[in-house]
Amino acid sequence: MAATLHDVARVAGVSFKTVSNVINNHPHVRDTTRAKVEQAIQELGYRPNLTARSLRSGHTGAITLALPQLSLPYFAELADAVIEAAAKHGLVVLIEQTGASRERELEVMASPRLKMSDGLIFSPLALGQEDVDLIKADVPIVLLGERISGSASDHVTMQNVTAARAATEHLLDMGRKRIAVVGAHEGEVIGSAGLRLRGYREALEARGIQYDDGIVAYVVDWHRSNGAAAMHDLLDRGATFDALFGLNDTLAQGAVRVLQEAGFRVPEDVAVIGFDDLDETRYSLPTLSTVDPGRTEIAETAIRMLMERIKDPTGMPPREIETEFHVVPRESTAGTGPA
Amino acid sequence: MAATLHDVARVAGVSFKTVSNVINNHPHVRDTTRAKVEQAIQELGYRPNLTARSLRSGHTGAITLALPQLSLPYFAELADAVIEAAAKHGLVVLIEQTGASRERELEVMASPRLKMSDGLIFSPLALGQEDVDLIKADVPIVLLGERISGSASDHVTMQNVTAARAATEHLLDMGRKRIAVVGAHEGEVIGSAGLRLRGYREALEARGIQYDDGIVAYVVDWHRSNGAAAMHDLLDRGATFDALFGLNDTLAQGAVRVLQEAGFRVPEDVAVIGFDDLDETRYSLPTLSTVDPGRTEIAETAIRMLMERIKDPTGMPPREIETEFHVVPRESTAGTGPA
DNA sequence: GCCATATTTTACAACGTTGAAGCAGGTGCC
DNA sequence: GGCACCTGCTTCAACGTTGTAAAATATGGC
Repeated sequence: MAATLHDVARVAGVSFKTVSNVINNHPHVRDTTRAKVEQAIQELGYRPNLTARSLRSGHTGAITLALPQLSLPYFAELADAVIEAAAKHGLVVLIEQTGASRERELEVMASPRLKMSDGLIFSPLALGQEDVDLIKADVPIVLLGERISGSASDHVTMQNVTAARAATEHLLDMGRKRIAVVGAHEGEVIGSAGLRLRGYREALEARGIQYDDGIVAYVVDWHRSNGAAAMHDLLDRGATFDALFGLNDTLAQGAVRVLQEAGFRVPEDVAVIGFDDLDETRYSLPTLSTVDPGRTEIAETAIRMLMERIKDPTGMPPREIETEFHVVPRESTAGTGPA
Repeated sequence: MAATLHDVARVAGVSFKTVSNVINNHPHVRDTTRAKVEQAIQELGYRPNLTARSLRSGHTGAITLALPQLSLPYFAELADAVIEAAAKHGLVVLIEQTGASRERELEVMASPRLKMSDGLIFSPLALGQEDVDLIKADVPIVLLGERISGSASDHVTMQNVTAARAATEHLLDMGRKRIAVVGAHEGEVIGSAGLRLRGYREALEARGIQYDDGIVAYVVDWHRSNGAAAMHDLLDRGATFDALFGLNDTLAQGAVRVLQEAGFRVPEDVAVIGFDDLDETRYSLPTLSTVDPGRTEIAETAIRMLMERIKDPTGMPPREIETEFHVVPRESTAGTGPA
């Protein structure tokens, strides 16, 4: 068995509490004693038992990250960012996949194993605004995404409307007039799809361009295949357009593939912009213009808020923070400017 | 504060140990007592404190998965598979990113927080065969990948040589004669790159085709940009070939992009196969033929072995298991058969 | 050299749980 | 009717740690 404080104490010839004091850098430990204890720690290869420490102290040094699925690139990159941000503060990350199932999302908040961590960073995909009152758990929560706002928890979100508007304006600035959209969600107002579509409409409106539902393709999920299907749909119904706004990168990639198969050149015939700045958009053919929603900032802000909340669970009212975004122009919108 | 066994016991009018017995489905609890206790549990919203349970029982119900980085699609999909496999057994997964740094990889095994879990599934990328004796920790380890074998830990690996041979044979079966390779590692014998190159050579040899180092491109990392650079390199030195084996999908994707830019048609001019069966290879243009290395099986086998080892840490000698693979033909090698 | 005070170390009690062991009371067997 | 044995519950100790408070030792002033 692994060595305990008692074992170290016996070897060092002191009480086990003194060993504890050495480990926790208490003042009032004589140098000679400290040396003796450290020697014994070395000798036995002592490592503190974090479970016992957790039980005693009431916190674990871990946080839970709940997201739909790691094989979706957006969430993989989000998880990467969260783990890195957490590591900077000495926290480990425990991952729960919800598969975007409502049941699993509720279960994550209710599960006793959530208490194996000190807090939850939660990116729901099935729960919506109507579930706002169900967002609660035994630990502090920081909510990510746009599906639910005004909950009792802190919330980090991207500037969907403004960023989508900027993406659309980027296409307009390139001289494009008929901008198709893939990825809208039927009737949605408050989720990412609804908000990004709103940004799109605002951009059009500001330039005096009429919104045309005929070049907006609706989907259910935001996977590549949905982007491809939506583009098929647009082409099948004879839609004409000179630009495309994919409401996320994955949709845009699926749509680009179909465009190219159908003989359209990107960006010459159709300029395309996505949303998310996935790593892979840097390597596709053509490279995909996109919007960097500030993923690192999202992760770091979420960790910071969660830590503050863990330290002082009831101190402040719920906060809502929006991160900075950047339009990232690449080949898929290149050289198509009016000048 | 959250309710404890004692609180429930007080409400139910029994001893706290009886509550514990109810929760753990001990026999010898009268139905009426059980009902009373369950009522009290409901009433108080009692949830067991897993930290205390862990301390007492000596196991946590979590496992650690250590991998280079989640933003690399291969590892994201691996993590997805491991989390799903773990969930089937009621285990949570705690993720450590090593960034493929030797120091971090060693640190993961030495860190006291590894003991917040019952075992480690470890996919090293910096440590190599020379470090075989450093593979040890306070918990059982299951090693993934090809970099280290013959350690004291259980090991799950894919059939790199045989699978790479099958991939190469697939290209040969399509009538291709000059098969370029991107992704070789200088001087490597035992890692994924070395093994897959060996499979490639075996396939050539079996058909009496001379190995030509002039159409093998060496790289340092296995990212898309390396695949692109390697293909640039091949083209620059005037290499001629009618097929390409990317030692993983990401490399193949980077190379395909460069090929297409250079005016080559895939698969007409160059047939391409990758390795890994990443989800996204289903959606690229053209869709990428590849080798499915049995990711789900890897994850499930790793979890199973780890659980066996947790239950009986010293029972059996280290085991080494190879998973089944499948060649997945898609558009990038389509219609190029001899018939 | 002694008291007051500051420093260093110790003993004890938690944290919430489970396993071991024990104690009533009832049942079955001869 | 007495003994063994179940059933149903309880008490106690332990898992390895940290906080509190008290005890032991050292330091300083006179």
